[in-house]
Amino acid sequence: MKTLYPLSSFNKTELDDFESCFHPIQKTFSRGEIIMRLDEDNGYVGLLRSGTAHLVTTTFDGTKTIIDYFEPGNIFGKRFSPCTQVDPYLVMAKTRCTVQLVDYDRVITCCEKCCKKHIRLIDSMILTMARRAQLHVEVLGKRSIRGKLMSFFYHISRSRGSASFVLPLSLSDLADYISADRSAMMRELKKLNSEKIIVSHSNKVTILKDINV
Amino acid sequence: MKTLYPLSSFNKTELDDFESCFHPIQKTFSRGEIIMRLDEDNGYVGLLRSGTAHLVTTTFDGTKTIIDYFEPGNIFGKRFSPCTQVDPYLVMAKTRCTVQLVDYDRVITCCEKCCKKHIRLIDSMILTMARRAQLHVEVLGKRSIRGKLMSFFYHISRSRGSASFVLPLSLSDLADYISADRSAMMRELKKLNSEKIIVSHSNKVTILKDINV
DNA sequence: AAAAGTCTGTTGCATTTGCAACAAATTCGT
DNA sequence: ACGAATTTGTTGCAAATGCAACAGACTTTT
Repeated sequence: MKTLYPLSSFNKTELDDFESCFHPIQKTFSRGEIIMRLDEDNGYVGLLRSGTAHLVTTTFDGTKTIIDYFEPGNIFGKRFSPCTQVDPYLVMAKTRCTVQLVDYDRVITCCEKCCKKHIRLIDSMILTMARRAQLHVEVLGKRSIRGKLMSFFYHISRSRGSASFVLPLSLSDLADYISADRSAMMRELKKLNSEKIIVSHSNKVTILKDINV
Repeated sequence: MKTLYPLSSFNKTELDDFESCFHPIQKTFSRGEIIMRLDEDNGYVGLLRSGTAHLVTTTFDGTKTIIDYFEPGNIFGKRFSPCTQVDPYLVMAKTRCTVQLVDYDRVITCCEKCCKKHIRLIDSMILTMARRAQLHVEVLGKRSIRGKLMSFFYHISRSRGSASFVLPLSLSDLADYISADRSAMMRELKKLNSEKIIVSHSNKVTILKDINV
């Protein structure tokens, strides 16, 4: 396996700094609740402290699409999640979760002391945003479902530092995230298993072989 | 057509501020030259002033993939373009072009005066980065070539404020950017023309109809 | 503990897409 | 202004993918 790849999320120090530097307000949401509407009016940045949440958009016909998924330590909100004027983007609680909210303006404006911590935080937020965008583009950029799956698996494997891992999404949601038909994805998963490239049961995966994707 | 959608690039004021606030050095590159290698060592942020450039990555088998394209007013470089440790990401001159370069640290660190212009610049850079990532994810997220094409066309149309426009990429490069086989894309373009949804000749496109994608 | 809802897993079939290969038009470099 | 390189445009065919539809397992709610 490859070398450890930094997680696209805040570490312990940054989590502490986020609290002490920005003084966020904390809120709890239950499954299915809308944490944030990413539109022009939204001025908040959210930091997920517990649970999982998804960034979803709804198309004309009511189909939901998963743009991004958040785990504890991930940030989202104004500027740190893509947003247009045309389609509604929502951050939605996938499980019960705790979120810390802060005004974007407070984030981007240097504090009186121009403190180093503050600058490091902004940098880290920009970095994680670039990383998550890259992950999705890299995965979606593969022309086959096999390529998308393996690209995503390698990413997760690297970030976890292990060839075995539990997927951060259910298989249904994964199909949505990689923009593939679920049944076609299941078929491909079965093939990958039969060719001994991976071993998987539900959302537990072990990579056996590095293949070119 | 929809309302005007802000361009994912700097406006005149921001271009001026970029120069006066960051004091970039200016360089010229000819077609095919590597402007920047987006790796751990790169500490620069680039602002394209003239010409066009692509963000490309090369896969194991030597295939190039276009991750992003840059036009005058676009920024790229450390933190503002995705970058991993595993794959080489390159910013490459597509035509002869002029670039202004500045240290990322100088961008992210507040200047002595904590000037408003500076903060607005950082904000704008973060915003444009989010927008470009979104565009690509939205386009790649469509399951059919037709969907990808129309999604991209609507975006360009909105950003230009007109139903007629010249594509910012050659058709070959567009196929690459939307991650589709070029011949399959050409076939779909022909269909879109015959169904009178668009009129296109080479890379000049006019949208005739809004369809659900 | 039952019911409702969500998620995994599967199949047949039609359609879309990718691949390979080629010709013609256009653009680029010297 | 010439040749080289790139880009557009096309086709037949095989393979991959999406769609529709269903059954059973697992979770959550009441």
